[in-house]
Amino acid sequence: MDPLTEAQQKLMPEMTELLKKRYQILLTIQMEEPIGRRALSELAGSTEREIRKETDLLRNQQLIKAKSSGMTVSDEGLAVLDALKDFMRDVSGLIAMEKQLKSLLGISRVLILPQDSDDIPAVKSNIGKEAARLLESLFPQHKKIAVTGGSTMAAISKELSSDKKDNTLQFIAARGGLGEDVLHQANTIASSFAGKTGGSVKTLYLPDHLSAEAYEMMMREPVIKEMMNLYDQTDVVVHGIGNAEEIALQRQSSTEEVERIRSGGAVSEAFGYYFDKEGKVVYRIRTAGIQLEQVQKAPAILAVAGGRSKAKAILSYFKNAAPQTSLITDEGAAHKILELTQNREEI
Amino acid sequence: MDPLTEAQQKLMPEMTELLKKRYQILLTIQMEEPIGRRALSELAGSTEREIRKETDLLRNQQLIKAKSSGMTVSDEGLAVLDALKDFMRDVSGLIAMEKQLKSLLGISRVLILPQDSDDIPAVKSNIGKEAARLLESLFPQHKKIAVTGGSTMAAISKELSSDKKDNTLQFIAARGGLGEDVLHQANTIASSFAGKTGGSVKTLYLPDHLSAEAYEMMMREPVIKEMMNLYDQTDVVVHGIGNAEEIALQRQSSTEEVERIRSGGAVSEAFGYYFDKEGKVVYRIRTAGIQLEQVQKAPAILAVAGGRSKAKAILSYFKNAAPQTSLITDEGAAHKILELTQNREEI
DNA sequence: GTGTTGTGGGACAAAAAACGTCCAACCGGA
DNA sequence: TCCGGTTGGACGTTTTTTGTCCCACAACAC
Repeated sequence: MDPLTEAQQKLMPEMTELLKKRYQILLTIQMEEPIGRRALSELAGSTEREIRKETDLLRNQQLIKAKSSGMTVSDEGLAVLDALKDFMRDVSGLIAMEKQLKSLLGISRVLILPQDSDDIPAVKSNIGKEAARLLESLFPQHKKIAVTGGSTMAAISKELSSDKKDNTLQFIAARGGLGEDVLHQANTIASSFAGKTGGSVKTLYLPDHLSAEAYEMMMREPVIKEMMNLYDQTDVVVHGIGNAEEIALQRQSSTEEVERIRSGGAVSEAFGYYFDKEGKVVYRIRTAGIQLEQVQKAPAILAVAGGRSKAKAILSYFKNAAPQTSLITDEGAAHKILELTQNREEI
Repeated sequence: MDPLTEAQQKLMPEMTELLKKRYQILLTIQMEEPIGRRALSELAGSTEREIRKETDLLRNQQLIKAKSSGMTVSDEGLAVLDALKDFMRDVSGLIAMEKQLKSLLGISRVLILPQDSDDIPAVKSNIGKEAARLLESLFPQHKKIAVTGGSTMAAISKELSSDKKDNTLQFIAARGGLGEDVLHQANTIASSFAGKTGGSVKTLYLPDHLSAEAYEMMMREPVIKEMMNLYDQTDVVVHGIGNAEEIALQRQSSTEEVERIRSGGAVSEAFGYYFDKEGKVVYRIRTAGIQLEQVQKAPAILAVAGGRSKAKAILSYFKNAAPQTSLITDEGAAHKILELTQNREEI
């Protein structure tokens, strides 16, 4: 860290917290504008008075405007947000944590965003935004992108810029899967990605849970075969990471399945695979979808998951993840991951 | 100013004041250590409680140590002071003021130090220190240095480093002058300079106020002639700037002289010359000493004066000062100077 | 030796600031 | 037109800060 900044912090230890708080508030306003005090205090997890005090200050500094419909970030506020973006990551120790996580998880790129999406839902949007930026930076070289479902993936699609269209992009739903909420299933997300970027989309409508016979039969269908072929040529895989149990419940898995997941000690889930705490596959959903091997040979992989509640799952998944995987997460998750591994080392 | 710093200030407007306050306290402790709360509150012009609150914080930050003899700056504190030195000048707007003063006074170098030596006596030491650093940087090229008297000059001599000796340096008392306090007269100061730096010294013991006849006679003395010769070869002149009236009173000038100084509208005094507000010489002490012309043809000139009470005098002196003059002053004086000239422009 | 002076730290009532919590007035969209 | 959201004002209560003592102690001059 900059020695000047370090000296500043020595002289003003309260600076860091204060800066983080105000930056977070300003950021949340930007993400949710126009927004009022009460809604804001919900999102930021502070009391209304606290929010009021800070927003009064921000307004005096002309960083936000207060209309009757809510508060809005001014141009100056946007400039401040942008100017402080990297600095805030540094001052919060995020850059240091990124380094630690990189070596711990054995991957080349980790991006940690401020705060904890468990506490502040808006952080998810922020994660989504940065994941979107990262993904967009891959577009020039990588055209075939496989995407999975989940609310995290939905957040990314929301933040994809629709400025420059590229009709050579091809988005592939990584799984069939009608089990979950239609808004968050892979097909919907893939369509949304395509819509935002001007690319094309390949969807796959198939139930998640098939019987062995039905599965075998389906795999012989030309449509499905074509998809499996596409998975082989995938340039980028973008996926979330879930907590095994939560996902299983969401999917209304059969009791038999839940039992296998539980007894296998499954911790995390990603693109239909369940992993135990050592990163071994203990179960996979029997459906048409991208295979683990196909994921691992993809040139680029973006794993996106935030919130301290996902720390164990992330840790589990990365036990055996491909080294070319990039992790985009948040402070809460990162902190918890390091906490967990430190304790393990001490014992 | 750094755009990052600007953004920080936007988000934390209280930062600047707080930083300045704590930095100042830390600086004062360093200058006066070991020092107690009560003495410190006197120097810093704050209440004891205020000082206590801040020193408690500084102690928690391990920037100072509290012994029973008083508070002391720790090594870490020294590092912080050093790291923040330039930053504080920038954040306090001193760098901007330096630029303004440079163009206003028509000189190439202005150095402004924090705070006001009228309020905080310790600031004088700080001015002295920086003037000493500046002077030392001239030593390699400039060997013949003429110095005047005064408390400001005494402050410089205190801060001269005695690390590397240079016996080719030659210090010349710029004036005879037994009129003032022996500790602050040019001869003493010159000796002190020489002692600190390892150089030699040329002193000149002569009363300040001579009759016309005695003056003429003295000027024909070989010792005096030699001095006048030396003045011609001076490489650097270091001098203070005083308020005309104060100096006149200190010197116990005759009523006739005081009258001439008053009626001439003298505002400032430097090396025995009195200047009016337009920078014209209205009177000079009849004694052996460096001539104005000799000063002005010197390759380097350091004018050192601080405190808002000296603003008018500084302004007066610089109306006709040589462009190669460097001014070392403090925030209080600089602020007042700009205030005075702004008002004048508005009218 | 011994008294004096300055030190940091503890304590506590008073003053001030921050806080939680209402409410009125207002605007915009259904 | 009404409803749900907004801001800004207000105010009693709580928490923090502030001013001001005192005390035990160490250093220092004598």
